Amino acid sequence: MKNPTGHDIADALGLLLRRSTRARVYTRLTEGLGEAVDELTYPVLSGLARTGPYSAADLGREIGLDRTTVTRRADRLEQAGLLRRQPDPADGRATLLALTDDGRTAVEATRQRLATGIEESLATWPQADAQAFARLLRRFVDEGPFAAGQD
Amino acid sequence: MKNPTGHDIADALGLLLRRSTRARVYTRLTEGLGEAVDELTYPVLSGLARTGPYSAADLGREIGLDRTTVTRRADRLEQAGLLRRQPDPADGRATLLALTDDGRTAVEATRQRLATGIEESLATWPQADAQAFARLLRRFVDEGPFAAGQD
DNA sequence: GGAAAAGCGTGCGCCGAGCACGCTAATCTG
DNA sequence: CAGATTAGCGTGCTCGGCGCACGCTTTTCC
Repeated sequence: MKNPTGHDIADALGLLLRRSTRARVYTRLTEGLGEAVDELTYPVLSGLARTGPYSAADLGREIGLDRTTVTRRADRLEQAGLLRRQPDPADGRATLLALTDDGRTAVEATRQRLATGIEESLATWPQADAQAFARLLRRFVDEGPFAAGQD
Repeated sequence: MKNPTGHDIADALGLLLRRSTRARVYTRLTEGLGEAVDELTYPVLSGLARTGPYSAADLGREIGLDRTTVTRRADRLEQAGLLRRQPDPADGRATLLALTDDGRTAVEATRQRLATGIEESLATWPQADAQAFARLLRRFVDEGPFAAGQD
């Protein structure tokens, strides 16, 4: 074959994009954070960590979900104490969703777990390979065919 | 920070794992293949392409879905002519799901689209970088924290 | 040869998602 | 500045996918 590189990468990416892969990773990363945090609610937490206090409608646009879906996921997170609703001081109609300290901790723990898992699997790699991989993956994701994301 | 590599990779992978990324990729790759092929039914097609003719129960185990879910997705694909049911000659109870020629074509087209998209985005890369990326990504996926997949 | 097990499709209940509604508050307009 | 329009919110409702449980047929086991 003339250029097998594309197919090689496609195979690997195909695996990463699988539903079961996603489910497995989410399950592992959110384990023990309370049953309110799962594959469905985590994107709301994570989104808020990126944006800061945000309205349900804006957050929905940000992460590619319907406004009402965000509202209901936020309900669960609020009840679990990971998220707080507060009136927008600048707009009497709006309600801002904001992470609590527990919420921030949960997001941070999840991210740390992922990073740790990656580092562990890279531990046996030559350092040059690991650094090259990080650099190339970053570039690929930024400019590649999947760029510009939500959720 | 001592070892930022893990976090760098984590950020990039986080993006790839997002629901919206997955949805966008699937939509683009299965566009025009008929409305029977979507994010839900494609894994069945793709799984069958890997396994060859297979029972619903076995395929379900393979791709991490309930047997009945496979059956119903197969119904749609069968109606669209991408899949065929045939009695298992070795077992009178079993029904084998098998791709038709159209089904094989659809899977092949999808894979080709993904590979092409990747190659296009790599076109501007130094060839050595592209090859290194393919090699490192493959290794990472095989031995990394996400290894062993279904779906 | 009879009982247990394995395969299949389908009815049923559950849950998540989006639409539509009613309400309140802000913004626009004449 | 008052009325109308727009924007934001939560919730009732419907639709669709999923898994469990059932009934049936065929195979396997003792």
